[in-house]
Amino acid sequence: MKSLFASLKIEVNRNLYVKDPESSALGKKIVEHSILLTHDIGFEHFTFKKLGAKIGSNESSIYRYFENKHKLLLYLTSWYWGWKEYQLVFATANIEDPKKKLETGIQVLTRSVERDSFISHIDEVILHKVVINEYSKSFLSKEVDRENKEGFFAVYNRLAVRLKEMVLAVDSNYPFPSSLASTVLEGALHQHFLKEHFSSLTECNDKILPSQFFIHLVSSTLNLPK
Amino acid sequence: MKSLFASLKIEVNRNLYVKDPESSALGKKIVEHSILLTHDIGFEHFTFKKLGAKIGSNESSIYRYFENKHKLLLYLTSWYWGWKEYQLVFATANIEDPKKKLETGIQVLTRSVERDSFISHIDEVILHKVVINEYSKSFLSKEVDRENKEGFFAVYNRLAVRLKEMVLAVDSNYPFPSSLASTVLEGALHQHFLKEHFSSLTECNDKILPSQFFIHLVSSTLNLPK
DNA sequence: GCAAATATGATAGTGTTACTATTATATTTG
DNA sequence: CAAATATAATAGTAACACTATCATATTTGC
Repeated sequence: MKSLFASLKIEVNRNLYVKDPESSALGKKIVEHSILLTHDIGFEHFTFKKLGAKIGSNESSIYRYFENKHKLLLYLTSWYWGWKEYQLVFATANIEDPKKKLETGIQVLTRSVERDSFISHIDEVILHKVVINEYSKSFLSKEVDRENKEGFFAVYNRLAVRLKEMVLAVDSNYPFPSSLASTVLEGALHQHFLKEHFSSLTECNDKILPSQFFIHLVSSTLNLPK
Repeated sequence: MKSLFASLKIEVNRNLYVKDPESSALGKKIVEHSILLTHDIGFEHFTFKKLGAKIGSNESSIYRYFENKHKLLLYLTSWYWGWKEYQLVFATANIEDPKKKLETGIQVLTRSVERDSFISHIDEVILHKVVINEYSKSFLSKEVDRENKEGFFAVYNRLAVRLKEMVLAVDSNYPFPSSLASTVLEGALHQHFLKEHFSSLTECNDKILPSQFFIHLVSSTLNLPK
């Protein structure tokens, strides 16, 4: 796995950063440790000053890569969804049967990141946890429409459309393909959150995975072709 | 409707406030206008100082009712879910048929608040919009486990259990009743958000309601009894 | 009706956050 | 090796999230 992805660069909207963090050692360190620090203390308590201290750098240097921590969060989550999109396309590429393809897609998009897949400097296991806890905050804001117009959520939108297409390939008459796709994407993050913090509100745990719930849910709601 | 609810007091965890805002005119004004101001500028931009200016009062006076704006948000959302719970119990009280009961329950919990139902000082239409945009922020924090232990999410938890019970009443063998209930509750807020800001990710709009999607989803995933 | 208690308002102050600007010092590159 | 570029250090500002204190209303109990 590692070697396959090793040379892959996930594309992120250029307006999310001032200077491409992939272009320097400091940039990579910023990205790497912003994930770890956010995971440690939460996005609310995360500041550029603390991050600077963590990586032995200065606040002002971080501002040369990212305008503010909101943009940094958008960068991290875009990267995550871009990575997921890559996994999705890769995992479903050669599957003919629409139902098998959809199931595989849901599996990829709802599973927890277990393997230490670690592309270069980014720890995807931790990033997944950060996305579970923080992704909603990136769009639940008054600036969402402007930012969406600027393409800051383009990767996520595209991913949702891909999943929707897989749904339609199984049942072209299903009346809510987009809603079902967005429910699976967002719902998966939510179920992962619940299993950590509100275990009474979900059956999901280490044995019963969110993927099982969502595959069951989607399969039963679609009319399967003969 | 109004007269029915007029004397109802929604119970909210006492540790969410320093002084009960229902106990004074100022307290009610704080609650009333915190909803309106949060709706106007978003929770991130909301401050006690701005709220004070809005209601012709002082920042320091607001602190005598709420420790901080996070607790105020928890208060508002607890109130909202308490109000929803009341509606749920009321609307499903005399329904015998489990399927009908479940459908009605989902309807109540996923519909948008349209009527100007206005209990005393609280505008529920606006509060619903606030909950759609801000509820996730109340639990996506590092303090969630401690706060959950303190019972700050008790109303929501109870509501999810009620919905789960309705699911089990229809199909006692369904393997994911809690996950389904939490998916409906959280998913409904999400679909309402999407229809305002990411219309391409949902079929829901003014004609096709989130309720229709979720009733269809739940009905098809459960094995209905003969 | 008045004193005491309580609620509210006004002001000031503290430490932190979220930056911006400037200057100095490394490091890289042509 | 000089010039360009990147990073670090420092300082400064306005807003935020409070806390504390004191003054002034308003309510209440006798």
